[in-house]
Amino acid sequence: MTGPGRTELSVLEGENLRVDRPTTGQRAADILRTRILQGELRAGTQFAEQRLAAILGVSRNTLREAFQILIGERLVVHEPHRGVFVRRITAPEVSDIYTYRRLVECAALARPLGFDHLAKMRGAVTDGNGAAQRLAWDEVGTADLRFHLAVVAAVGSTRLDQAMRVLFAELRLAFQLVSDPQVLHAPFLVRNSEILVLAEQGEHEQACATMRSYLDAAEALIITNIPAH
Amino acid sequence: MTGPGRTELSVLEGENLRVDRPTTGQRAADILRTRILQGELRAGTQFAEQRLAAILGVSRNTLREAFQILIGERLVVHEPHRGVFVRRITAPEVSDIYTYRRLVECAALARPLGFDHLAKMRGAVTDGNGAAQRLAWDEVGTADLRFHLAVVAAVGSTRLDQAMRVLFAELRLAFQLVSDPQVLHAPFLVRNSEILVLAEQGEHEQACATMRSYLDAAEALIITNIPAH
DNA sequence: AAGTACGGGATGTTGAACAATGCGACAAGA
DNA sequence: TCTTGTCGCATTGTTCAACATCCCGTACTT
Repeated sequence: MTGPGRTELSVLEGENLRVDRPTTGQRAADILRTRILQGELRAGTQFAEQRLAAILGVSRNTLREAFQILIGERLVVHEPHRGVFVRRITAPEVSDIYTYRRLVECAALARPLGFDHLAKMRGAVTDGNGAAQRLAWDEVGTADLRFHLAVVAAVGSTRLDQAMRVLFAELRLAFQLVSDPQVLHAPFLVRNSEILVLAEQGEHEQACATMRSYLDAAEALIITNIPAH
Repeated sequence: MTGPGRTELSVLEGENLRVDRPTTGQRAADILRTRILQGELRAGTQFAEQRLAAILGVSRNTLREAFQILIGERLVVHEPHRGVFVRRITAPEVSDIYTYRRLVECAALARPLGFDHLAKMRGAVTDGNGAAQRLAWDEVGTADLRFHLAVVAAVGSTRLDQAMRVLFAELRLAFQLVSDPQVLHAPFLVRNSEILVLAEQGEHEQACATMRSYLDAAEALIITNIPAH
């Protein structure tokens, strides 16, 4: 056996190509996460271990593994000897999240963005507008988050990306507090589009400022729409 | 029963005054985390479930709960059907971390800092210099991280604070790759001091630039000192 | 040298058991 | 009526043992 046959696999090497076989606990966490983010499980709902384990067809111990994952993502809270509950987001926590976002997303726009990231941003804006025309406001929300993930991705840190994904998942819990998704997402289509244009033109200062105004408005919108506990 | 006796407890209300009773799994995670960060458990070390459970005096299931926590903090990695291992930090991951830090810490310095945060920063600088005089380089490293945590705390997001704490813990894994802690921490005492002065004087641009140079130098220092895989 | 088959040992997952805790109900007292 | 103490049930916390599944080193075959 001669020639390049042996070492040619090196082209695959650096690529994060590992298969990930989700363990049972992870799959259970996936299922619960999906249901939580879709709003089927309202904030404050308790996860009764015995019943839930029976429903999912796993043992209590495995279900607990799933709980640990969701706890790490702050989607549920664990109260010792009381149980696990769907997280109840409060107004100060929404502010906390948006303070985080302001720092990260404004700083991300302050630097030159690569072409492919601008393309992703544009894709998200396009999808958002399309969904708005179909009055599919939840999809508008999804596209909106995709836009902001694309902004953050331009920084180039996978840890930052993951942190933002978790943060946005937590935010979806807050979105559920606002009854009308149109009120929540419609005002920001234009703003994203503006940010994109400014970023493409290299107007970093302006892009930053627009992003800040976006985030301020979104935070205020959510907080004023949170029903009095 | 009259007077203020009934409602006087309201002064305690908003204060996040909940007692947290760590569960057994959490305490196991605390122990393991401490040992990992102190470098007693070298990168790549496997956590054999049966033996470790016996050593800690907990069951395998409880130990697994501890594992989940450490996995979330990226201090260990889980390979299905193979086991849990102390994380092995690679050069690209160090870059990933410092890319994150550059974004966050530079942006944090770009805004006016409150007096109490400046005080914390000054305290960390003072402690760092004191430890350096005693040639206690590990303490210098601890003070250094405290300094940077204080910078980030000025932003005012608990989620950001926690994200940075996790990031710095991960970074300590990278520190262990550098044999001489003096080489690692000594060069940055001056730089932190400079940043502090600039921040106190409101020289945000300069503070930012100095921070960036700090982070670039630290990243390069670590990466060049990583022994060839 | 490469591939296959086998077996030991580790992890993955389960189910049951018991301990520890939370919580509601009810009773006693001011 | 409001508070406090007591009791018992339901749920969670933790352990244990068993079995399924999988990784990996070894020996065997080609």
